[in-house]
Amino acid sequence: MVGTEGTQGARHRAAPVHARLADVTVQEALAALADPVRMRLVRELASSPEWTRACGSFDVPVGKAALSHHFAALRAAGVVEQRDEGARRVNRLRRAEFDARFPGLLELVLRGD
Amino acid sequence: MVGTEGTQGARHRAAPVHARLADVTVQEALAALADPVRMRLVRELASSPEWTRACGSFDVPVGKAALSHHFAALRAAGVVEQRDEGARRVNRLRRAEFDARFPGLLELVLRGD
DNA sequence: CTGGGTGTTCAACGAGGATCGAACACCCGG
DNA sequence: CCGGGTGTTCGATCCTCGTTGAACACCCAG
Repeated sequence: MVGTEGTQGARHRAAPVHARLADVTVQEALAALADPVRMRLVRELASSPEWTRACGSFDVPVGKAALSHHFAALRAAGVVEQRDEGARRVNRLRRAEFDARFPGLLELVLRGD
Repeated sequence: MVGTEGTQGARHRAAPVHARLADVTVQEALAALADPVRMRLVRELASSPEWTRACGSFDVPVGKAALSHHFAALRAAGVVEQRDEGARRVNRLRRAEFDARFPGLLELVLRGD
């Protein structure tokens, strides 16, 4: 566990709460991914190393507020994991876990078309 | 091609138009399936032999009008195929074709949870 | 401590879509 | 020809959800 800690030692902010994959239904998963903005987020996130992309660093045509909502949705569906790193909140795709729960779904989304 | 024709020789009704699977996007597919009613339709349909279930024969808590809309949505997404058989419109799941286009997705929905 | 950057929350708005009832079209059995 | 059964379409309603702007909270660099 040495080397990846960085700046996240003490967290005084509201810690993001994540979903237990087992509690996520297929419907919720599909509904979460069946949105153009969220799909772009997922794809863009997949093409970057983990924990490198802050929420605001995505190329989507919506304001901060909407963006926050979308990330909350993805979090609730168990698609992404978030961690506070200083002032910004960085993301990672829960690839393995999500794929174990919904085999092929993420791959399907990432394949694009 | 002999033996499965049945009653559908001449069709004077409005023939149901089906989607070309290649033109269906992942988003449309997910959006079509991310609905409780439509999901029940698909599951129930999967547990019956092809061409045996008419639209009205499904156990869903909506009226005829809504039902018609839902079937149109599933049709547009390439999930189901419909054929007029006398007065009623019977359905079949496009399992192989849909699975070829979106591998694992249908299986995921049918698995339930 | 102050200021800029980042994200969340809130209230409000608007668009999309799910739903219903009713009207219509069609097919079949009397 | 008529009537019941089956589906589609239309108009209207309702509600969910995506979106915004503003206010707030937090962190870091000066």
